[in-house]
Amino acid sequence: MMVTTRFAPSPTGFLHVGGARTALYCWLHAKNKGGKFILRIEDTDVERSTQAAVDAILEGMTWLGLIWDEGPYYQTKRFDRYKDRATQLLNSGKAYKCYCSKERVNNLRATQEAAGETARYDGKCRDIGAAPVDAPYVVRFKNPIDGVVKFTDHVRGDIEFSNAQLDDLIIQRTDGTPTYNFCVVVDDWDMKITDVIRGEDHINNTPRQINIYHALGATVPSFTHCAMILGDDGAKLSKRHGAVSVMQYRDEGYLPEALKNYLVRLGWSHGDQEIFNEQQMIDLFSLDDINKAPSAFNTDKLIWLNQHYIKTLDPGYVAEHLIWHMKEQKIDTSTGPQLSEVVCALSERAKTLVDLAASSRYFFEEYKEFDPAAAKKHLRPVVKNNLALVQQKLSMLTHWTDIALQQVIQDTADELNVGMGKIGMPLRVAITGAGQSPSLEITLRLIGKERSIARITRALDFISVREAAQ
RNA sequence: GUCCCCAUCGUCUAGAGGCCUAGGACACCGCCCUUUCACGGCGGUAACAGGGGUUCAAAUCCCCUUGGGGAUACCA
Repeated sequence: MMVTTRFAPSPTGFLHVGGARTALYCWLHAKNKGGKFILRIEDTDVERSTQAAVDAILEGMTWLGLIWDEGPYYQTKRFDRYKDRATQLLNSGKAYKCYCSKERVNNLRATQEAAGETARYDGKCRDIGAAPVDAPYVVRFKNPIDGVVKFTDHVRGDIEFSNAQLDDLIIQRTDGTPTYNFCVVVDDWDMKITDVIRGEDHINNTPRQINIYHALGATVPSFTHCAMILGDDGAKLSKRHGAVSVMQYRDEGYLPEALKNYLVRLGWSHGDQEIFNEQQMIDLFSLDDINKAPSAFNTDKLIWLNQHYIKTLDPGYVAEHLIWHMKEQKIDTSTGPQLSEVVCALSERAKTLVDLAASSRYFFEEYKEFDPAAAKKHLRPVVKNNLALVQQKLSMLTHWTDIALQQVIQDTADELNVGMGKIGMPLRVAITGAGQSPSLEITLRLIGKERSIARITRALDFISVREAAQ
């Protein structure tokens, strides 16, 4: 049988890292087994579901490269199907109409909780048989009264629930719409899901669902429950703990490869290996290696991975992602060097694409002013002649290449009989406006001859003004 | 309250009874490299929650305690 997994988010918000990791595991397991990955939108709660959330989820998954083989299916488009199945259970006596009012049920729960008992429906309508014809009702599933439900969780092993702990859950509301636990079973059966991989918060739903599978005569899939992801501080991940939406990571300058690699290692491991490209992830992934304990999200490690990918991925590819940030930072890239060249020059000193874009500014436009500290330290009257000489040599250079440029700088230092510090740093500040940049020859090459010469003139003028002021 | 799950360095983790004086990675701290900033290299600090068992031998198996988390909806 073909392994089939599904990611089934409810569209009530953006795709957060917890959901993204679950989706990633579902996707990896399907790919690893040569199976199929389905996307299903669980929007039966019409009140809370929004189209904006659906779009956000699709956008997040697409950005991460978690492409579904089938779907997205929408539960709201399958209401007839659920109704048929509910009717089937009703007719076979495995479900019943319940006429109890919300008030009665709420009061019942309050009383039970006050008495320290497990809150559960008392089964008043379970066996009343004929009932008022026109009165409003919900459909309840007739859960077995005694015995236990056992299942083997792929990461946790055997788990057992007592049926006495479970009550007759509502599978169809008063307005005729179906509820979550019922839809999941009907869908997973219809869609031939073989492996249910989802969050730990669903462990408690599993025995209820298994009972429904049995009542329906459906095949029960295998279950894998992944632990929660905690925030940086070990507390539950929430909007209070910084970036939780997948798209926010894009906004902050992370590459999808980095987030994916980070997420796959958060709760799963393959020995000591830290770096996984997509193919390795697929080949090596196994449900058996998923951890049981919850794990805390660590941004420092994500940053490390991000830098790793900025450094090692094809510069042209990184540049494609960088363009988006250049636009965000309103840097016009049409008049400067190739973006992939900029990536080559700066990749080792950028942790995020936001950093990279910001620090590439001087390749495309004039710096606003000299960095005060750098100017004070390096643009002093004593270096004026040095700068003037290097400018003169540069202006005579016909081949604007790394080797030639490096030679010019070296020659200038030799000729003046000074150390690199007396010539390199002033030149750096002159052409970039600040004290840090890639190596000089690369920086000069990318800025270009004309711009470089002009900027040295600007620095020379700056020194003159400063000199005059003293 | 009741039910369910979980527990190795600050964090992610390796570890399936002897290979553990507990390994790797991030972060942190040194040193080296270096015309800047980085990259890189080398080294260091740092953990089996506690208590009982089982066993010749336990981070690994069992029980209890403690501490986290989840579920207890006409939400998903």
